[in-house]
Amino acid sequence: MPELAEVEYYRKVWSVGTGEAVRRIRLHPQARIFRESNSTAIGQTLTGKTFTNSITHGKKMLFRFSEGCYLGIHLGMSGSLSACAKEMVPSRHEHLVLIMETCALVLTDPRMFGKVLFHQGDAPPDWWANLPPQPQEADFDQRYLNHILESHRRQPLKALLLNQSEFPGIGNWMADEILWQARIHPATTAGSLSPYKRKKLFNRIKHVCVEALRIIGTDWGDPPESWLFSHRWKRGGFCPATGKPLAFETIGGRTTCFSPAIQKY
DNA sequence: CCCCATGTTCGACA
DNA sequence: GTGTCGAACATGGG
Repeated sequence: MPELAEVEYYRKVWSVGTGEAVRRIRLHPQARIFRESNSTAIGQTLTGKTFTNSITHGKKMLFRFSEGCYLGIHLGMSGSLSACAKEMVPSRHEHLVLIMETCALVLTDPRMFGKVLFHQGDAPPDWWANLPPQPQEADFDQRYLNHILESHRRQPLKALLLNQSEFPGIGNWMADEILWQARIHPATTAGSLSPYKRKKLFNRIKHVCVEALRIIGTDWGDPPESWLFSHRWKRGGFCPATGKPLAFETIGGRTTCFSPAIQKY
């Protein structure tokens, strides 16, 4: 499910527990989401610590606790975060639950493609260091984008936009939305864009990221009908710009929705 | 039964 | 090194 805006939304969902201590932890020790961490140690170490704040980077979240404890979460394909009454009883897919003073913070993930990391120490964790510029931030500028395009010049743009090292947080629907708004065919190779199209691509990356964060990232609102977003989910949809049928093809290994009449190479 | 899914990684291959 | 492809992970929905 989650791309950068949904991730930001879920981060805020857990912020109702800010300033509270972890009273106890319930988790499924064998759940696949703990494959790169020690679930038992998480339960033992995090109990009693106070939740101080959180940040996101791309599709990753970092939750900070007292005494140098850091909980990293990636939601994978089907993960989500929620908050509920602290008397809750975890169901089958609620693999990690932090019972706080006034609420319970819950990580649900049916498919378990997500993952949980944990770190305690004076320095921040290695897995939260040397992170690339995020597309919605000011240090991600036209020059930086041009550099990315040049260094992957033979890649189809759809595949490149899904590369988390270069475009952290952009996922399948955002990549399609950006290319549709920029009127660029998703199979266009990165190195073949004219200066005009590079500028247009940059402009649409910023627009889609910033607007998605504003609309979805705050209270899970729906993007405007003028976006591809609401027309792309089922086959047989129509392009909101032309009224013509949308096309679906596998590009960069993922189902890609685009409007052939207006997205040219 | 079939196919599809907002993600990532890995091995095989050209 | 580049890039592509399919499979794998595990579960649910249509």
